[in-house]
Amino acid sequence: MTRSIALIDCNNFYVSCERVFRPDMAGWPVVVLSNNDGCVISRSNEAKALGVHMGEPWFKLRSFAEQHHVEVFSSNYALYADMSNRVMSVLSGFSPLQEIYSIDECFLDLTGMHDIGNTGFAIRQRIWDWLSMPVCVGIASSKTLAKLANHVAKKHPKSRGVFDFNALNDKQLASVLSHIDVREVWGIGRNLTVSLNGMGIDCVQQLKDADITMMRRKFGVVMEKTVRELRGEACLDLDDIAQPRQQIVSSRSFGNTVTALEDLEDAVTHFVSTAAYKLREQQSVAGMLMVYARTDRFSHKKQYMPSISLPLVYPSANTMTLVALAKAGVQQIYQAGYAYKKAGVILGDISAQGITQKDLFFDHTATDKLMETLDSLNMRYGRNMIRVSGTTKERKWAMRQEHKSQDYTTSWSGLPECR
DNA sequence: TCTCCGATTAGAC
DNA sequence: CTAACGGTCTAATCGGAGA
Repeated sequence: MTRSIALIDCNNFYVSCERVFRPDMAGWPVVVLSNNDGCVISRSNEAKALGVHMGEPWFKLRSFAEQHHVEVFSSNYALYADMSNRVMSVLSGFSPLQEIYSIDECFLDLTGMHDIGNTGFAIRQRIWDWLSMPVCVGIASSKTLAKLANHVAKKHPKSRGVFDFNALNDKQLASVLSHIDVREVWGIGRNLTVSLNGMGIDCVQQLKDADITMMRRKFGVVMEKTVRELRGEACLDLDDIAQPRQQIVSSRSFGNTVTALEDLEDAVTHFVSTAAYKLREQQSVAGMLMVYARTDRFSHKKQYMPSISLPLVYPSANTMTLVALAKAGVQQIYQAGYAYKKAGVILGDISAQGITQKDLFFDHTATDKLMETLDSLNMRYGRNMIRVSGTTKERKWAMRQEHKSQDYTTSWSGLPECR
């Protein structure tokens, strides 16, 4: 039986999240900015039509945006994560096999269900009715094709938001794939597009028809799988069990550069706290901590981007242990006289909590209990209610966020009536 | 010469 | 007035160090 894999993708997700609570902005150009109000990371269709590009720096766009009455929001990740959970939860009602691929999209295995075309429309309708979130649905026999089907659903109004490749005959499918640029294929990025174009491969159908042995030799396993998937041969399984992350990163560009060691220490303390919390959430411990800092990469001044890797004798998820280590690291890499624009920490060598080798003298009970208590207090009374103390009173490094919306769904004070 | 491992590259969103 | 350009994650590959 041909597999029917659906890829459900929210339309302009961050913008749509903001609009759920600002229905007055329907039909208006709206953009959401990255952290630090740096650049555009989500655009409404109206903003796209005005020629606002993905990744465009806000400072370059600002006056144009004001002139054309583009509404702008800073990123509100608490809101987007919460909306994502709701969307995923509703979608899980349509199939027992769901892979949450990213914050705004998931795969559902619909194989064997009857009237799959109508299921696509039902999914779209329910997410709209229950959550006011617009989504598009692509259906096909492999994940890579499902992604392309979704692309078609997004681009062509005639599809009314749902497109099923399995409902086409060979000739129709070939015609559709001949009209899609090869760069739209999942896994074909900027560089591969240039290489493929150089070989005369411009549309998806040409990639599908390419010689597998040659493609494998030239580009490797991933490309081979991509070509096979385009032919309808499912090489990528639906991963319905979320794997623990192998690496956890917490980093930020600063709203303003900092020069003092204590400001860097303060920032790093904050980053370690965030990363260690995520580590405990997935019940892991880290065996390696890397700390880095860097000057402004867009400035013409002399660049400095030190980093240091610090192994942990006993892998840990204890915020205080990790903060102490990270601070020692910052002190080692810090050089006076530079204006630091960004810093971050990376937790690596991650393993499952409770399986690592410890020796006779290692006593973990006291501190781990403390972390549990800290996490449950913060869960109950709000993130950062209890935290490891920083080194400075004032966060000189805090990011810019001049257009942030309320925490509509995650905080009582964010409800419009309570303002 | 081989293997391991950290660094780099490429891609996704 | 000026300066202002994101964050997390994975897999594959490269290249140097040490066995």
